[in-house]
Amino acid sequence: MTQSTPPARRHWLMKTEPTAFSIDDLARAQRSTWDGVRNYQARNLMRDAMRAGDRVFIYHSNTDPAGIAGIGEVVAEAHADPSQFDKMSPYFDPKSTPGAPRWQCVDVGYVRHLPRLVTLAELKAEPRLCDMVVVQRGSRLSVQPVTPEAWRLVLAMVGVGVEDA
DNA sequence: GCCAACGTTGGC
DNA sequence: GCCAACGTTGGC
Repeated sequence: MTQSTPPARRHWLMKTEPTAFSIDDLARAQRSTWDGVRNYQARNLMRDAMRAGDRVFIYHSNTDPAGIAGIGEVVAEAHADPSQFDKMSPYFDPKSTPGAPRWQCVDVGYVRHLPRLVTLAELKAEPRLCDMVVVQRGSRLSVQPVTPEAWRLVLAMVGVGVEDA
């Protein structure tokens, strides 16, 4: 009898501008299609590496202070981003067709808020997080992998148990 | 609002 | 395939 272990749950960080879509919005909606990502590296991560059940730090960018606000879960794996076909959408891509969609996205479900925002300044001040993508100078990638160590450490900084995330 | 860093486009 | 110009991101 062959038995396969399920693939380990992976961890990610996804940026969002809270004026457009915040962790509060995600909490209200409970789940959301993560549309509008128009960067090939981020798309490839969503398409090739993100799996249902993976956990995501929801990061508020372009706000003061920026930081990790909460936790989401991948609830649907990559599918064509509907906004690329919507002429009314700011994310409309005239070069994309339903037969050959250029952009993909996942759906993200709400898991929880963190007890408080973990600011970018705090992340930068923690030497053990110096390899996190989000703290790198000029880092713009809006979908990023997070190591298990970094995941645990950030949770520890706000007193959230790994089992509660 | 500024501007450095980055990704994409397009001329050659 | 190079690279200058351009548009965007996102911290500050």
